[in-house]
Amino acid sequence: MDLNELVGKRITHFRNQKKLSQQKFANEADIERSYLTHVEKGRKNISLNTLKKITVALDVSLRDFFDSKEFSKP
Amino acid sequence: MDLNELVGKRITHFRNQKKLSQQKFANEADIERSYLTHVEKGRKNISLNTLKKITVALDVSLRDFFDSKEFSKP
DNA sequence: TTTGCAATGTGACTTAAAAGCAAATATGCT
DNA sequence: AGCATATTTGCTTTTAAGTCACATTGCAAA
Repeated sequence: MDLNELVGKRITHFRNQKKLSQQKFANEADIERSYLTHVEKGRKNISLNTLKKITVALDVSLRDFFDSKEFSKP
Repeated sequence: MDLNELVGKRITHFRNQKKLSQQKFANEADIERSYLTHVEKGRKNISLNTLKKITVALDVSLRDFFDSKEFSKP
């Protein structure tokens, strides 16, 4: 699985935990809803600043965001 | 401190641990040497794929890369 | 079941910025 | 001094970021 997809799935996971729609969450993260869809689907190779905006809106640190086995060494 | 700077310092830290020059490391990571300087100095907002290339060359996972207090919640 | 609506997904496109490149300058070290 | 390493600048190419119109899915009430 591609890194962009893994990151997308991770974002979706945290967003669902917060029970937020893409629309509401996109507003909070100050990004376009359709852009968020692309990101969650792994179609975009996002920058660190964009990921940061997203993790802030998710209320999760970068450390916690990547603290999962799919981001650790094989 | 800006996120790009934190990431840059973190890269420098791991590169120094491996005792590699920017030149040698840039070759291994398949990125430009001068671009690496910008990144380490925090002047670039790198994409996830670029960060991934760097962490692979550093032989460290994304999980471990961000597993440090400067990337956790205040 | 189908109707209505909200949520999500897609493709095409522009524009802002990352990535790449080269050449000159600076720093550090023995 | 001389050499290696690092930094900076300016420019080009590539790609992320952002936007939009439309398509699809999912689900609940009629």
